[in-house]
Amino acid sequence: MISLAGLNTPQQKAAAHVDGPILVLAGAGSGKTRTVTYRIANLIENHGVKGKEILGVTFTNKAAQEMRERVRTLLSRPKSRGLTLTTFHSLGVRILRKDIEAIGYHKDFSIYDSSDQISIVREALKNFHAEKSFDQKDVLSKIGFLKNHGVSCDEYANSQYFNDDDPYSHATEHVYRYYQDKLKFYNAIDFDDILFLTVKLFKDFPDVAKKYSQQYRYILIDEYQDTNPLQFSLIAGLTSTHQNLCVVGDDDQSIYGFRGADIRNILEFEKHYKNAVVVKLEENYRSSNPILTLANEVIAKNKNRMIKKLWSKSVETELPLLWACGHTEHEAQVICDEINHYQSDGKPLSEVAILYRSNTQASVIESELRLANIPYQMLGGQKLYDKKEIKDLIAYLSVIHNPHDEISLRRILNVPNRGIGNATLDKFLLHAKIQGTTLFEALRAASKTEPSKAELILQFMRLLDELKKIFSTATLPEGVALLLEKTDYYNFLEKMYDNPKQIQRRREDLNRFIEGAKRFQEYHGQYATLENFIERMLLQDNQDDEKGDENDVRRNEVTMMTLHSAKGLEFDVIYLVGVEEETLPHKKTIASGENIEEERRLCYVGITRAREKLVMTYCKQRKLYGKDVVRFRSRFLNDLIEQNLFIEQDRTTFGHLTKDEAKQYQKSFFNNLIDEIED
DNA sequence: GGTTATTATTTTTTT
DNA sequence: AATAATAACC
Repeated sequence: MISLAGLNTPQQKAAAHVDGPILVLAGAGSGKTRTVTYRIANLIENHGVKGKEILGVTFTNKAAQEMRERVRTLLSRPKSRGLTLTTFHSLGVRILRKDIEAIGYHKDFSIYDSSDQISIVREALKNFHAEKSFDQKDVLSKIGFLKNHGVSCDEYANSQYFNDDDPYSHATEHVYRYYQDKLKFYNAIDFDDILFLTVKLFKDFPDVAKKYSQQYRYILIDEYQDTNPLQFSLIAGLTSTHQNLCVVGDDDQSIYGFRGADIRNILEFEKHYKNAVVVKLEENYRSSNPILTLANEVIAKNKNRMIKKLWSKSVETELPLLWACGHTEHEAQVICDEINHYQSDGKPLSEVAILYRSNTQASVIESELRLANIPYQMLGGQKLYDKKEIKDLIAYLSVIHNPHDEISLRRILNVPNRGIGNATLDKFLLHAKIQGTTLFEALRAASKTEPSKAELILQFMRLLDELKKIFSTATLPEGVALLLEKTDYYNFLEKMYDNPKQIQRRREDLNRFIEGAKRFQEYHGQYATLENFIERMLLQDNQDDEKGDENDVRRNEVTMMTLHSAKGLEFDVIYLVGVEEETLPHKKTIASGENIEEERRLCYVGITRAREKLVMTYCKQRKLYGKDVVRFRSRFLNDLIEQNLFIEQDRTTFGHLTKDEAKQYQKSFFNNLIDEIED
């Protein structure tokens, strides 16, 4: 038996709930994950539900992993076995790998990331003849928006989103169709398709939806405030045979508007699922009182929200700090100094996190941490697979797995350089078009169509054949190593870059990739297929990575990540950096004049990650596009400056010290200087 | 036809 | 600062 006695009253109500829909409105730090994991344990231990009948869906793999670990501390391993705790996208891929053939795709589809997407859009825009030129990214994000709202390219022209007077609408219409046709021809799908096609599958074949709905009798959706219309439809399909749906969320933490998240999903839950039970968790167990007060006041300025106020029994401690720093390096140095002190007090770095609005802020801090010898881990950011050499490698793997993947094939055709340039490529693209075949097949037929280039091409084709053979017998890491050898990739690196440091860095990246393949192999054994590996890579699912340390202890490292990836996590000490205008709120948001509230929620999310200590920083000067720009404190804090909810210290003038301390500091500084000169 | 140099342009957030 | 588009050069 699992006892729910350790939970507070509303938590107990939520955890004890078994059948029918339930909405849990869980404020930041209100013990959401605890409640949810107890509910899962309760279903299994006390109500005879089997693990495999439970599906828990989260937004990030980090959250899924966290939940998995927490459930494991409550349940014995055999009992928790079979539980499905995963992200929307992983779930979608899993379903599509099984059933996508019903809607006319092959099972071995490739998944395209944003750079693959851009190349198709670029191509589509080239053959869309208009006087005006269109921004690739704008068009691509429009297509993403449409997909996330469930609008197919056929439906677009007649949808509410199409504006006949807007040239962008016409461009988008053309590109959307071209893009979708190409993807299908390449046997590829993009991230949004993962959900879009799953929903299409469910709509066109209700029996398939029924199958999954019956399999997953109890469904849990985390961060429900961030679901978009597509995810809503997906959930509708999964609950087509029952209403055992538990959604958990907090409207104040809705931060995925750019991905089509629709706050109405949570606000109107009771309308969509009749007789839903609603539970509110408002007691905060996480943050010290001053931090919580600041958070409450920051978010109170938003107009669009369900009014609630988090409260806590925790004691008064020191006020949050706001540091005004000189420039970005200074900001990083000051933080590193402080972390060093913290560490020499014998405290664990695993309880320290540095949060920022955008990944571009990370690199300065990262190099400063490295200089200061402070161990750290960075979540998200420039991912390994985003680097050029890794993309090349993955492109090889992808072509080996799915030869129709033209984007990848084109990427590697002349990498390393083998004398097959753009002009040759264009010729073969034309042949392919005339013959109605794929580029791959057109290349195969090179001796008939382009005898002058045939030898080069066929040599390349033989290489691919050989690699395919290798991967069918060798293990994944062996295969990758052989791939690098056979393509002579290391020599290519030497030739490409003259900076030896850069060559070294790229070599290390490749080694890291091989290491990753090894871990993947060890963790998944016979299931460590090429397909699964590439998929994991793209979906950022690193569960095998983290598996390294057997005990549940977090490594003694500072964690760096964006505010978006920090949602759902908590730390003793939080450094929230760049709390300045045009960073938080972001410049783009200010310019658009919309969604400032979402930026404020982001700020709120950041503040509420902290348990004991919160330090916010901003720079008076920041380097942008190589130039120094003057910056100012964020409006989110300006609004509250009179209320004394935090202490501002100017770190450029020793403002964090008292007058006496400052004098002392200056004295010792000069003494040191004199010593140095005398030496 | 293929490779390299120059210049333009850009940086939100995630799967 | 880094990348993509364009121009100039083998």
